[in-house]
Amino acid sequence: MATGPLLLPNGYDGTVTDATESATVPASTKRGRGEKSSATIYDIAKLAGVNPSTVSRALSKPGRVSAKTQKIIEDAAEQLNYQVNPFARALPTGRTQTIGLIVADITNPTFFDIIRGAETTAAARDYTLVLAESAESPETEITAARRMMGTVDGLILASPRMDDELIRELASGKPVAVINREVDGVPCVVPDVNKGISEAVRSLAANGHKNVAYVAGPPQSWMSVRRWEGVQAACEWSKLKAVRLESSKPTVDGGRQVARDVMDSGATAVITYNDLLAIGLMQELQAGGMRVPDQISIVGFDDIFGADFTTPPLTTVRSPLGECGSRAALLLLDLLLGQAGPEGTVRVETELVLRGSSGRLLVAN
Amino acid sequence: MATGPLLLPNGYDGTVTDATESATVPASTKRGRGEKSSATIYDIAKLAGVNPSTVSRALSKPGRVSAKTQKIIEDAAEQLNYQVNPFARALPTGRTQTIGLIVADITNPTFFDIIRGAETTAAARDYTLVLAESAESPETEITAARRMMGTVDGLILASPRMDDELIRELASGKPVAVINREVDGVPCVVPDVNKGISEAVRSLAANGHKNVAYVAGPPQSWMSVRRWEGVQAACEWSKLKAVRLESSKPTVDGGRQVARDVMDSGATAVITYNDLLAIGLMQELQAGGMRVPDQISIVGFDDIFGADFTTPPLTTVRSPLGECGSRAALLLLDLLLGQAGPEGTVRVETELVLRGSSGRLLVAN
DNA sequence: TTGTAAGCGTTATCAT
DNA sequence: ATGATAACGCTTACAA
Repeated sequence: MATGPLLLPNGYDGTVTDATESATVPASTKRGRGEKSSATIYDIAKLAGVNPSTVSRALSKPGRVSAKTQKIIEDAAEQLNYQVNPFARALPTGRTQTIGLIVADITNPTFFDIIRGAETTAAARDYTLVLAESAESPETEITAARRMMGTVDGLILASPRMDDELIRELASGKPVAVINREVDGVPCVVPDVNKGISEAVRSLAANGHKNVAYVAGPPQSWMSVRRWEGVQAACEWSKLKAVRLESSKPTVDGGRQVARDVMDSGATAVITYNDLLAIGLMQELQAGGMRVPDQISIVGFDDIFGADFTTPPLTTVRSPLGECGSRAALLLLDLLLGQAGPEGTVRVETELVLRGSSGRLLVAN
Repeated sequence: MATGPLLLPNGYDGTVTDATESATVPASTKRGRGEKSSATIYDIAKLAGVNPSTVSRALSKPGRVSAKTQKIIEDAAEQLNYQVNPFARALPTGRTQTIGLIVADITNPTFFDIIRGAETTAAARDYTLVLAESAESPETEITAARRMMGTVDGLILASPRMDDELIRELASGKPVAVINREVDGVPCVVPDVNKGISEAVRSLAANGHKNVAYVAGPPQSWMSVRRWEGVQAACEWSKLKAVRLESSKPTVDGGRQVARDVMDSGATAVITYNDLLAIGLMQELQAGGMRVPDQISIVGFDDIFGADFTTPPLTTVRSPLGECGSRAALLLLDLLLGQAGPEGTVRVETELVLRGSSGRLLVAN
């Protein structure tokens, strides 16, 4: 997907429908008086006839103030439509009630499940999610991580591309959780590929396949290596031959581009690093006249949204991505609340989702 | 200028270029536990032999100090591995270098594109994206919006469910941009449905359809109303009958549930509020033995990821969602930088994407 | 239980 | 050009 169209230069070619001249000034830059800007604890204190510090206590740590004044203060706050200023609060405390999430590629639907899981869980605990992407680039990732570390209470790295050492350094400053990769000394959430892969390979073997190709993901991807190892092991166990093919990028387009290599490999079954590759590959193979799964079986990874819309629907090893995001957020939140959970790696199960893109070979090879 | 490098928390620098590790340790404050705190402008001031305010000037508005002291200060900052404290900076200025985005439903792929567009554009301008969802609930949306208003420089509301008045109220505090809805006095980015819809309806009419059903979205959805109006107008123009059907929710599942009503309506062509509904509807109709498009044509809205994976691939009126997100972010950013763009609505074009789910009726009704 | 006051790190408004 | 100093809104010992 081209990012070009997204980076629009400063030009509005849209139709302006507002007939009235712009009257009201947003008053965005000025602060202080004049503006009906948010009330402070001082305003509340005045209205409630108490000291600002009492207001602070009542609003931040309930219980440290008498029930009576508590109510008075809360009413006053309500009346003034009070909103805490998170920055003023963060200055003394260092806490911001936000957690950061950095994903490798916003373009990739895989990460949307993760984002969703993390956001939902964070919101449920009254935390806000801050999002950034690394565009599959270690440098961009590091930059984003550093910028975020200043503003968030904790950070989730989904499929990080940076060095282990760098991750540990980040983790030494603030709580960090990693998804889709295992880093020593850092809490991680990792789908355990073995179950899903062995199910997939067993299924392929049972359908008479002998030669399996694995289409790899980005070189920096820890998960891609793990999956390849899993495929190798499972193929060995099932007495199948496995070859590894490179892809240019882990996208639908990358899948299309690798179709030729797949054909040349002589494999009758392909397992791809992710569903996007699988979908692109299938499209290209079908466009070239191949019948799936009669002539070639295709198995993806992740079970992203839309994987079951393809023709035939995609067989895939499902990773519970939403759960990963949620678990990582939970890990972080527990860490933040001092309830240090288990330091080790959280493993979530994978499973084969058997659909139409894999099956018995109908044509002799 | 990138603020990234300045935001490095202490000891986070992975690419250490400084050989002298033992360099002066910044005056560590007694805050909390023995956490290694960051250097402040006071530390730099002391090291550079200047006043803290001079340091602030040098680091925030280059050009207000002499070139000589500028260099001295920058060197000292470098040596101390200084990073600005965003909270401290935000307190007097109110600026946070972040923009907020609230979407109606994180689960809905429609918003993925919007999120992507907004994040990409924001990141390109060195802004960070803060994300929240309203879960289609006006109340949740307002809560999230209020919470966010405190922490962000500007807010994007994608398909907001709250009242116009509330939106204007929010907009009176800080820059707000709205996507998929038109609110008087607030900058909006709205796909202009007319072109796409008239193309769609003309196509249906050309294929012999007489009765069209529109499956509506959530009642609060401004866009749903707009689309229905568009469908009505276009049908009238083409001399087709149009009926409106309710859906329980704008999801794949909601689409399945509305299948019966669609059948009962006697329509031979259906236009749904969004692609999700269309996909669910198509699945359910096909499961019930209907052939698409031979017996019934289906047209969706948005052209979300995966819309072309279905069997047959989905005909849909494409909204440039990514562009919407990007434009909204741009609008906000321009507003923030004082380059107030046009106050009115930015309209982006829609177009019919003709695929296999719509076509000529093969069975007499 | 509540009031007092000292920060938190920066920016902004004065002087100088 | 640079130096003091007062905000910014909130938390938190420390008193009362």
